[in-house]
Amino acid sequence: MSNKKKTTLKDIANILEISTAAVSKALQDDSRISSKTKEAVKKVAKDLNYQPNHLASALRKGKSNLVGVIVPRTNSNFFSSVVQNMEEVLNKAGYNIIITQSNESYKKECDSIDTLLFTQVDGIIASMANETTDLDYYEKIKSRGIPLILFDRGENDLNVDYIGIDDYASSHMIVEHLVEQGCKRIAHIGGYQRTRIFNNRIRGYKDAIEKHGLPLDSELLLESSLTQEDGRIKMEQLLALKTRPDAVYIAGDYAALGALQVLKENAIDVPNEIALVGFGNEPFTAMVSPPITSIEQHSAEIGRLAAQTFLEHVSSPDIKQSLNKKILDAELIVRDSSNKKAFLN
Amino acid sequence: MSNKKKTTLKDIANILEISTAAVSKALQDDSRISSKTKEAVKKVAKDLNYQPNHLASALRKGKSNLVGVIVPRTNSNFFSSVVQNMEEVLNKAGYNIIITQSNESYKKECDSIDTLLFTQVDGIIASMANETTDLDYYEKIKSRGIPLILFDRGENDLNVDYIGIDDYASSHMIVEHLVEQGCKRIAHIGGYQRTRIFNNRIRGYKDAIEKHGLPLDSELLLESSLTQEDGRIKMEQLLALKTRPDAVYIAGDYAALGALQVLKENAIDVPNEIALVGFGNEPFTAMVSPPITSIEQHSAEIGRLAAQTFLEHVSSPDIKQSLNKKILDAELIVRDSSNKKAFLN
DNA sequence: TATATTTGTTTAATCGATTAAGCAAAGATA
DNA sequence: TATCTTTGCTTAATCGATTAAACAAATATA
Repeated sequence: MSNKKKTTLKDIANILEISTAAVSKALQDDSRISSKTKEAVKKVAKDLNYQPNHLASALRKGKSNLVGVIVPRTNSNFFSSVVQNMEEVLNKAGYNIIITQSNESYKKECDSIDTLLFTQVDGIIASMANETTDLDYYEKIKSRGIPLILFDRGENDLNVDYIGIDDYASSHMIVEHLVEQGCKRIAHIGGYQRTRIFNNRIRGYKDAIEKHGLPLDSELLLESSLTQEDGRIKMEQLLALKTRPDAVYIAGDYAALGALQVLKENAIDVPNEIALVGFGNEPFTAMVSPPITSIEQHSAEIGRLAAQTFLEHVSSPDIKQSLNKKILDAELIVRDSSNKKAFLN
Repeated sequence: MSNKKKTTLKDIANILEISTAAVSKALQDDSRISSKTKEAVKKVAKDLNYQPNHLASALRKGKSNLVGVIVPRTNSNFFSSVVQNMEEVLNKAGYNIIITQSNESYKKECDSIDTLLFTQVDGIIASMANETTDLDYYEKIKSRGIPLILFDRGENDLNVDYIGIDDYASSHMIVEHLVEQGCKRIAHIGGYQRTRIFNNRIRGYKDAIEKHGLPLDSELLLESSLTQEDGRIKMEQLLALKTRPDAVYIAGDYAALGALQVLKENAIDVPNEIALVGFGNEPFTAMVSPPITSIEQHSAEIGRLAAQTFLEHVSSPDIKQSLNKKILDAELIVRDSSNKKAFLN
């Protein structure tokens, strides 16, 4: 039953006995086409349910109106929210997006880049996988001359636009908050040092600790993949120390969750015995007990800004790929896992 | 610095002073091209970093090798896992996927369908938005003659391939489990009746309740959007009843979470006073306290099967869009929220 | 030797939309 | 009336890859 063959400009042209050029222009409301013809064309187009062939027009125009998005994973609220807001802005500007996930794998990320370039996207907005250290594939995007915008997980060396929060300052906020709570031995389970954002958090942690004259003990600073499981492992390590910390700041919410589970299993009073702070403000931080203090990264804003940055690039193609950083302020959401005062009242 | 203009077949042809046709065939290992020419072509292609223009080849071949995927949202573990496994299977078969999210909105879903058709995808794999009742847009996909496969949220009337779990039987498993726990007044916060899967869960609930000779009280059966917030609201309604239920089965984990929060706020003993069961086995069900009993839907398997079903369609185009249902068995994951026995020991 | 087959390649059409250039007819200007 | 503009459309080239058809040269077959 299905009308297999799609309607093309030619079909419309044949019916009206005019050229395909006229039809094309009529549909684009070209000023050189009479309104009579335009109406006729539009009517027939509607009747035949004409849908332009995107491949043909993209090929001809050298522009696909597609933007590729690479995220480490979609099942995190942060990335999902970034993407959603990005999409909203881009849709309004006539762009559609293609989402791909790297699953934190370097290989998968390279494949994603290939797929997107292959699909002839007009630009790529990406957040890098944890594993990624080799930037060749990103250089490939740059060398193709299409806009590349990074967010959250970026990389200075690439020298491209970047949107993210101030990780260094966020660490300061967290340490300051914990100090206010009376904590004196603050541990940090950080991400990979090689990743820019995690490195900034580590630097922020160290500087803030020193600033407050607290001990900067190397056994209190651990490097982690920040998965839930690794959060468990690293927390167990901290509990095994001769002198346990009285606060733990963890650079990711999932790892913080694993850590919290270990604390509960060990019947440790959170926050009074050990206070806990995560990072990312994933919804579950508010759901577990005790709810976990965390950092809100303004995902919606990051998504919108990334999209706008892309649009700026395409609207003025002369702008070179330049290091144009947009750094947002983060927000500390204090919850019971670090709020000793709430328990004193 | 960037080498703006991409290498085309023509560039290679010019260098080797052969026709583009020869180049094209050489790259495809056509048997009629001498191995000498093939080698030369491949060498030059590599040197010039040739990347075929997908738009051109898709236009010519009438096949984009792209599969569109529509999910209500990506930030649920279920959908994210489905998509990931789907992608794996499709990638191996030379297909790439384009993910779009409907955010449970009918309008957004229609836009997604338009985007995907516009991008000339070779097929669409979708799970319908909660809001969707009008099937016109899905009929549009069918009428275009491209394969459509639904999973999880499907619709009988569309008469297309469907992959999902046995919702009716799942409800039976849940009710049976609660009866075993000694529950006698089991409530159900279900999804929208109009949605096939939720309707099946409701039917399963009713039938199982009757089978065990329990009261099928209308005030114990509520219809919900199954958001976390609505879970709270509906649980409050149940608590306000003259005779409270001693078990609540909720057709979605997010709503179950909201309900659990209300129960905890009201200092109700879960599971002894009221037992709780969710649906979907989202990771947080294991994380909260008490952990929530839930149904595992085998997302990985669903993803793989959906992909395979698509591949079957394209490999034998004569197969009409037919009602080919693949129903998987679900699995009940019993956790503390409904496990009274664990507390007796 | 004459004919058939295989091999290796080129020519040219094609996918569908876009657009520069061309051109005829109508209208405006002098 | 003669010339210039504007209007409204057509022609034809183009984007880049693919492929049917054609063809020459080499090889096989009779």
